Amino acid sequence: MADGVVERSRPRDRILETARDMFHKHGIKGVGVDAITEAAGTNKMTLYRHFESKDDLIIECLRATASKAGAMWEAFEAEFPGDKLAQLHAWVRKAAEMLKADGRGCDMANAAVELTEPDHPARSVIKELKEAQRDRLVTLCRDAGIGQAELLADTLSLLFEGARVSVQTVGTEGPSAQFVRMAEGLIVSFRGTAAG
Amino acid sequence: MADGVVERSRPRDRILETARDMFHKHGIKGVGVDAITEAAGTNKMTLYRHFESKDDLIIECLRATASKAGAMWEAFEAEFPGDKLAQLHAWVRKAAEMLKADGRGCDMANAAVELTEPDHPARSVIKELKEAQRDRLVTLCRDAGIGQAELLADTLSLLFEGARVSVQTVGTEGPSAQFVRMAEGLIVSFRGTAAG
DNA sequence: CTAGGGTGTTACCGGTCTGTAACGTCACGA
DNA sequence: TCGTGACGTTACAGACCGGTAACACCCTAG
Repeated sequence: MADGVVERSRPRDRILETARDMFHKHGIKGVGVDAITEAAGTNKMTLYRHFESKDDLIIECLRATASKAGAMWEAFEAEFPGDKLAQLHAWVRKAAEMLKADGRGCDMANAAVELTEPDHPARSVIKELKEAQRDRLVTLCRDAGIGQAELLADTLSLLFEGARVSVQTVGTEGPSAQFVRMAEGLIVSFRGTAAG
Repeated sequence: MADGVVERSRPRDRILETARDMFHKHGIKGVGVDAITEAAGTNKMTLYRHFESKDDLIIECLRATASKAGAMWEAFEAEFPGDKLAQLHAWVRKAAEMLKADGRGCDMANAAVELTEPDHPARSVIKELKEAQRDRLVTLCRDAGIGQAELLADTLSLLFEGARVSVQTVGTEGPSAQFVRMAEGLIVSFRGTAAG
């Protein structure tokens, strides 16, 4: 698994990818820098030559995660060019897929749970990235011709966020199993009352 | 704050309440047993005379939290005896109140995020307690005469869970601000299609 | 008065954590 | 060939962690 990352690439990239994977699986406070560097096939000194601190590494990991999520949106546009409603349904399918594929939630949400200090440097980054994702979903709903685009986007956001937490507490057979039905029902309902 | 707990009561109770408060605010891995006992006005040895380990203390805290949540349901029944629909609306109001009052999420969900080891003793307790809460909401919806009671209960659960996460990432002014409108709209919608 | 249980105090163990210092090694480019 | 910079290795500092041992204390029940 991490071996794929360990193969020849630059140490900084290996550290970043390995840290992302390990933070995701074991939590931020559950992973030490020694474990990260060892899994990345390097050592602690090299890590601290590329990152100011563990907090800095955490922030870079979150930015990388957000960047990958951004690529997902571009894939939707590439698959259904101009068809915003189809892209919205693609988002629902992708979300459901993530729920089943991986028993851990959103890296940013998980980080917010773990990093409780109000002035932790990662908190502002998390807020910024989460707000950008929300804006993107709102825009998609609006461009799909849905009347109360903000309300639908926020509802879908909370549903997905809740589902990602739910799989961590009761597993994939719990309430999150109904996510697609809930989301599709909401979209139908909002389209019905649309004033596009 | 903790001083209220520190006043004369039995050490075990003070430790439990203080630990609950500190775990809630700072996370489980963000609080050491020394800090807990000091805030509780006692010492580490007394803690380990009453609890086998920190993990055991965590589990007892989660059970205490679930117990308090259970008392909330009884308060609904006391306030609106027999009127299940009114109790459902009371649940929505209470949920919204919790969202605004406290920027941290559900203790059980947060614990599930932090305790990533699949066989951690707290994980089965979290699952058990979360499933019990879900059953309660399903029963309430069904007794309120709603047709697809499970689906509404699961949707409301995910919405609330998501909102509690959202306040931790983007604050109370984000998507969670619309929680009441979402929940009330869902109840109306499900009552419309009811086949009670 | 006395015995005992609950509690407080101090010191400690072994481990882990983030972060740094000092030094060695190796490849590559001028 | 030389030197420069990236990387690896070892050792360590200083703090914190969960958990335990040994002992002193005090209140209360008998």
